[in-house]
Amino acid sequence: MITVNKKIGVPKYQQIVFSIEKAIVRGKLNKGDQIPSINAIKKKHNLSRDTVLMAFNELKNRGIIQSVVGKGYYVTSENISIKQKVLLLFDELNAFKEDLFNAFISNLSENIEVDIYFHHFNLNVFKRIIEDNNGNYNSYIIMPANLKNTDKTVNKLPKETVYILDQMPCELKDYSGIYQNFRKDIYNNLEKAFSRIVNYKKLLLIFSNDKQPQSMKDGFIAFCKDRNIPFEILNSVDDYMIKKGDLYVVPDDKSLLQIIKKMKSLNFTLAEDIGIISYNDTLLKEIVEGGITTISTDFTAMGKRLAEMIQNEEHQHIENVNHLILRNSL
Amino acid sequence: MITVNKKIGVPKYQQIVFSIEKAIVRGKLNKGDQIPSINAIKKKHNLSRDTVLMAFNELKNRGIIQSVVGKGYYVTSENISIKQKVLLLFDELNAFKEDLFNAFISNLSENIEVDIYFHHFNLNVFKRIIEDNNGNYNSYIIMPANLKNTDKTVNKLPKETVYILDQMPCELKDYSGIYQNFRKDIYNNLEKAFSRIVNYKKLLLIFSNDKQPQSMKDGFIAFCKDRNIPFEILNSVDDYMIKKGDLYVVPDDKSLLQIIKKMKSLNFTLAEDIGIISYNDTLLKEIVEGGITTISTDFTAMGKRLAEMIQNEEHQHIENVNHLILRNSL
DNA sequence: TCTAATTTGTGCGTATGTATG
DNA sequence: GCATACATACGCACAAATTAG
Repeated sequence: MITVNKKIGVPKYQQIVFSIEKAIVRGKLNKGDQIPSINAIKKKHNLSRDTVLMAFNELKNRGIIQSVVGKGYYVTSENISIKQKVLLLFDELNAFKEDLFNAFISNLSENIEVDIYFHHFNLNVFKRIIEDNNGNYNSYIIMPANLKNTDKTVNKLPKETVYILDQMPCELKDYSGIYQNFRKDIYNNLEKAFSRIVNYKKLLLIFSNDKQPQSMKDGFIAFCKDRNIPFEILNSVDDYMIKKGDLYVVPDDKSLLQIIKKMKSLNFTLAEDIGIISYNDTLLKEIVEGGITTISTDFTAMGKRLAEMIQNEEHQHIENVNHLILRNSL
Repeated sequence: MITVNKKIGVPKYQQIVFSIEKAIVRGKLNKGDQIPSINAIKKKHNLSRDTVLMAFNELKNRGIIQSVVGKGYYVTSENISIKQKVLLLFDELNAFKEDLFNAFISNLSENIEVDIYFHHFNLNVFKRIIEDNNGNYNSYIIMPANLKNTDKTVNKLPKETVYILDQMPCELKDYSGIYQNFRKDIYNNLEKAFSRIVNYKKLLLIFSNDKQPQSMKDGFIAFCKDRNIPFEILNSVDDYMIKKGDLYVVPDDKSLLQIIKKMKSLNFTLAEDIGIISYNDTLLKEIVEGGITTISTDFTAMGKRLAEMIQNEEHQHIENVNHLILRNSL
């Protein structure tokens, strides 16, 4: 029941405390049960009497066990709040993380601590962060983004402690998590807007291989082919001359800004000469140019649901909700 | 395991560092292993305690080893390429941090690791983060925001390792840092725009005591009094009925959105019936309603300059640049 | 419960060599 | 040559935590 390891950098008496806490939480020890005597533990693990006593005193002071002279120690409370630590590994810091992170934090109970790290799409950084912190946290929430071969690193973590966020690559399918189904989301939402899309001659996706998920592109292409609509994939709009009849699907806000500025310089009219569908909704898109149509996952819902999963130790695959918000730009 | 040679022109403490690095690379020391105690090394190689301590502190600051009082030092990372570790303590995660953080990171050399924490305007969280991590980093970049009595906590850190960011409260004036002079910035930029401001009847600052710095309010009031302009401070615009002749100074984007929506529902014209000056520029403000006039510090410049300060170990007080960007809304 | 040994953490004083102006 | 600052190195003392007997 009790495990004590001399080598690791945690005091032995704290290891005893933690072992007993864990036994109570797991139901191996119940209220009223007698716990092993000081001498028994001391003998079994080759410890000093004081070391065991220190552990028992801490548990007694916290009201978890009770001592009876001449008899032994007994469990008096099953109500222990073990402080939980959560590692949150994001790809990069951007505006979309704001809602997600704040919703996550505010739906967690007080005794959970969250540490944030960023891998910046660098596999070596990704590996180092996970390897260095293996064993220091109760849960690992990981956003692998576009990184390849993450499974070799993630497999080193205990499976039930891992949650995959936002993008779910197939090599990590064995882990639970909450993610976007980019292929389905873009396909279905373009379907929903089909009656308006037919007014345009051509669909253009502004797509960065580094930042956007491949499956978003797949879904876009599938829709265009199924509906027989001419389409094009652009890396950026820097050198692109916008044309009447174009409908732009824009995941990146800098490109969105560029397109609108180009449109104005050419005296084009939005939703007439060209159309825009932006990916990921933000505050000001509601009013920019009378409203930008967006396809957006609900990051607040994602953060809230994630908090629930962590706290209830749920292990599932969950697709996060996604909405089409029709506004003036389409 | 450890070799120290008095004669060669390398400081003894660095020889100890190198010996331990080598042992880790060769696999003689693994993550979790305990390394020999200070006293053991001191005795074996006839060194001063301080010399060994200096070596261990360097390894600790780089995140390679960890100390446990009463027990010893333990290997925490097998990645010895990290030369510096930086703690970055933000108030909260929001969109303005994006430019700042990304500019900071991309101007740092590869072998510097940055860990981010958030205090969420909670002094206890602030204290715990700093106290728990004291000694584990080479530099501490701290955003105290509106928190009071931060000096008692910050004083526990070695002075030359501390950099204060964004807001510089007077009790932390002894530390170096890069910050905004909110009072001066808002005063001077309102002066710059004075010729347009006179077209309005009243200036209104939408001001949250929790999030915005007091000195911003002071500068606003000073300007209005010096120029003899009627003014008002509002906590929020939730229940406020906007009036013709109002000029709003808005640090918060949610309030900005509310004002614009109210304006539209009343069929007011921007820059004629009401005016808007927004604090902190973001991408889309360039095009919202033909352009929102902003007073904004340059967060990219702030992040870049901060990276330089850390790498060159500069110790100065730097006021970050601030610009008025005149657009359609004024 | 008390004593003792070991370990890290911190502060102070001192000395020496080196770089800078 | 001199003054100064800084990094390196040594020695000592005491506090606090851990562990043993």
